[in-house]
Parts: sequence; C-alpha cells; structure tokens
Amino acid sequence: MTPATTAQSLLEGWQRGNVLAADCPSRPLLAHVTSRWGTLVMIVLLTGTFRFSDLRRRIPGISERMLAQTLQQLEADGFVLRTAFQVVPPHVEYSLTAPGQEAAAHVAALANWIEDNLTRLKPPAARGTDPETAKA
Amino acid sequence: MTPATTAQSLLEGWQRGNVLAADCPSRPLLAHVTSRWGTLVMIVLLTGTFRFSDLRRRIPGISERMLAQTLQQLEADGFVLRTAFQVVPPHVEYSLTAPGQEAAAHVAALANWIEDNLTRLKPPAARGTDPETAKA
DNA sequence: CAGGATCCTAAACGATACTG
DNA sequence: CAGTATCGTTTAGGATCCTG
Repeated sequence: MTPATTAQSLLEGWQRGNVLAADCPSRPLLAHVTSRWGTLVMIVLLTGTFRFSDLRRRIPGISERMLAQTLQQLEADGFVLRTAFQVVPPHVEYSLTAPGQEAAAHVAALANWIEDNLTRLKPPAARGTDPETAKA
Repeated sequence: MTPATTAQSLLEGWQRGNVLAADCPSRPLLAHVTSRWGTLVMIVLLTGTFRFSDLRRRIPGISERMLAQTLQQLEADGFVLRTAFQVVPPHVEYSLTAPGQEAAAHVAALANWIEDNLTRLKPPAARGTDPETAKA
C-alpha cells in the first residue's frame, strides 16, 4: 500500500472505462453478476419478485448457502432489493432494483444469445468430449 | 451412459431455452465467456487480432497458464479463431470468429453498462468496504 | 515466441446442523 | 421461513521451469 492513497492517485492507476485494469471498481460488480449463481439469480428475478424458498426451487442445484451469499452480494451491489416483513414466521421478498433490471437484461441477453446460437458454435460431438466433461 | 442416448432422450432432460437447468449445454459456454479472464479476453479480442504475448500485455495480471487455458476453452467453444503460422520462432494469432464477435459484443455491453452505472449502484463508501475487499 | 507440465495456494462451492 | 455456522471437498487460479 502506497503512502498517498488519494482519489487522485487512485485514478492514475486505471483509465476510466477500462475494465481491464485489475483495480477497476467495476470488476467485483461484473464478477458478482457473472458468477455461476449470480447470473441465474438475476435471470430469475427478471421475471418477478420471489421469496427465498421460491428462488431455491427455481434455481435447481443451488444450495442455501450459495443463494444467501449471492443475494447478499447482489443486494450490496445495488442490483437486488431485499424486503423483509416483520412477521413470524419470517417473510422476505427479493426483487431487482431499477439498475438491477437493466443489468439483468444484459445478462439475460447474453444467456439467450448463447442458447440460440449453440449450433453455430462447436458441433454437439465436440461439446460432448470437451476437457471439462471428459476429465474423469 | 444410458443405453438409449438419443437426441430425443437428451432433449427430455432440459427444456429448450432454460439456462437454469444444471445440465443445459449452454451452461459451460456461458461459464467460459463469463469467467474471470474469459470476459477480458473477449473484450480485448473485440478490438482486433493479437498474438499471445500481445494479449498478455493487454490483460494486466493474467498468467501464462490462464491465458493459454482461457484461449483453448474459447477456441473449443467456437468463440476464438487460432491461426498458427508455421515459422520459427512460433507466430500465433488470435481473433474472434463471427459468432464470437456477437457474443463478445454482449459481454462488452454488460461490462460497459456496469462502468457507466457505477454511481447509480452502491455509493463509493459501500464499495470500499464490501466483504470481498475487507475480508482480510 | 507460444505454450506444456508440474506443484501449490486460495477461493468457491456443497452438505449438514442449528437458530430467531 | 430465512437464514447462519461449521466443516470438508472441489475447482480456479498462480508461480515456476521446461521445450519445440
């Protein structure tokens, strides 16, 4: 850590509009939104407001821990709005903020593009034997 | 491996257009393109054709291994075109395929959106003390 | 120059048990 | 119901050395 960590010096390290810089503030945000579960949570929330359990059911394979963690990140980032009703048993609803909806739209656009263009990419045969799957 | 692995039976496991299914074929593709370095490689390649060393220099912080691995994945997926000239010393050029450019455009759009909307998301104070950074 | 091989650390992830 | 705490496993990622 350098002695003079002023706003000025911080700005010197990365050019504005450069996601490539390792210390670009947008990197963690991008990471959260493009993370394994972050992507799916954003896509699901794009379709409505849901409770914790609803989200778990709609995202097959996600664990409680990962869902909670992902939601907290996205909330801290300002993508997700968490609304807790003070009742017992607890009732919490999750939805997208206004910026969250815009970001989610981009994420969904990418996901949809990939689905729609699967055949233009590598042929099914190649996809079946890629290193990821065949590593066993 | 089930006895009848027909196209039909494969289609039964996941509904078309559902990235949420754990076994959706688009998931690995999405994962590669949204991976830490995959994103950056795609964005850089969107601006032109580059050699291995060029890419390393343009993506600060990436290691040889990760660059090689990322490029191989993206090539296997059909996003990246690898052109090797048979000369010594070796000369290899990387560029985006046609579908790769479309995919990269989506990735870049998301990254740019985040940069442009940083201030609409959490205030700088919150970003400075998020769990990721302050975990030490 | 463009990687492959190897070894290692850190982080992500998952399962389970428990609590207000 | 909506999480937290803890633990163990798996994977991503990094450093280094080596080769065609």
